Amino acid sequence: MKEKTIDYLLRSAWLGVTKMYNEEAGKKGSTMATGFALISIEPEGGTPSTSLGPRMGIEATSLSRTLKTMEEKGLIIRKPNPLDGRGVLIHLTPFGKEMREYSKQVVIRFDEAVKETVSEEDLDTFKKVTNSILELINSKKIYISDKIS
Amino acid sequence: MKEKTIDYLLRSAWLGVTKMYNEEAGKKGSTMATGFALISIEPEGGTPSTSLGPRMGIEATSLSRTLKTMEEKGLIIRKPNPLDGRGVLIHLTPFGKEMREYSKQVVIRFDEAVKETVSEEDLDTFKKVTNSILELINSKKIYISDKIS
DNA sequence: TGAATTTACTATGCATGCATAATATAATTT
DNA sequence: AAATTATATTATGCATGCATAGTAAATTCA
Repeated sequence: MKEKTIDYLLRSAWLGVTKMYNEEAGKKGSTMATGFALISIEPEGGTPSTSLGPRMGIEATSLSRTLKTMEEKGLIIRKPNPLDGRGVLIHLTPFGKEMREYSKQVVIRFDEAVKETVSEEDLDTFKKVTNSILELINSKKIYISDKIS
Repeated sequence: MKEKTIDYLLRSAWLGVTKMYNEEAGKKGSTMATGFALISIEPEGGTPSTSLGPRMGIEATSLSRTLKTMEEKGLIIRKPNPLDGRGVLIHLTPFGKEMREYSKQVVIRFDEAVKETVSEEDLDTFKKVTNSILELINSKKIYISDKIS
């Protein structure tokens, strides 16, 4: 059996987490992306949309669609930002706050479950490697197709 | 600064790889998923569709759509499987074979780039941890919401 | 053997990422 | 101040995963 490539491992693990998170969120009529957003929104006071994208690691355009869905589902309310006519402030509704707690627990439980399975040392190494991969990609030092005929 | 959760690290790394792969594939008018499929298809002889899904780690239904696109782009031809009236055999066209080589190189270059960045030992640990995560998820031992009120 | 079940797809709809384009407002430059 | 540029957001379309439903063929069972 051929050795699995790094991309394959990352992808499998992430697809697995995705499936699991969506299942858990689905039990409460929510979704994974909504859960991530909920967690990133401050429970009290309006959270500027601008800070959310970077915090979640997604593009503003991806976030925008998620927020729209969330507002339609009654989880948040988008209010104009009085300090910047272009921006919006995200406020959690009571329902949003409730779902935020649930989403947080799902993430925490998963994190704990992994920590019970792997040693702290191995986990640190795992974090180090994923960060290296990210840096590698962001550094744009991989000019892959330039090296290919 | 709060520590990043495991899911966040996995997600960021995978999203990064996705972006990079799609860029590389895009240079040749292809896409990441198409590249993965090309790599999994045997270059000579028909590959039964049944073996592709598991090899790629995706559901048959996801694969089906990708294969349809690939056929439309002239990368493959789907022929009925003479041994099983339900199944299909995937054949690469000459163009498909050419693109398969390119896709393989992209994956190999990335793999090599990571290996140049992290030690063999750390990489082994990384693989061990991702595999543990996969097992954890598949074992269904995380009854997350059962533990939440 | 005929009926019931399983398997291999395909079609479709939703979720969620990105990219591009459009719009409105802010900030900067001249 | 007017013109230019940058930023914040939305709308849309594509890519790619899953789930569900439907169809045809194979397999199993009674």
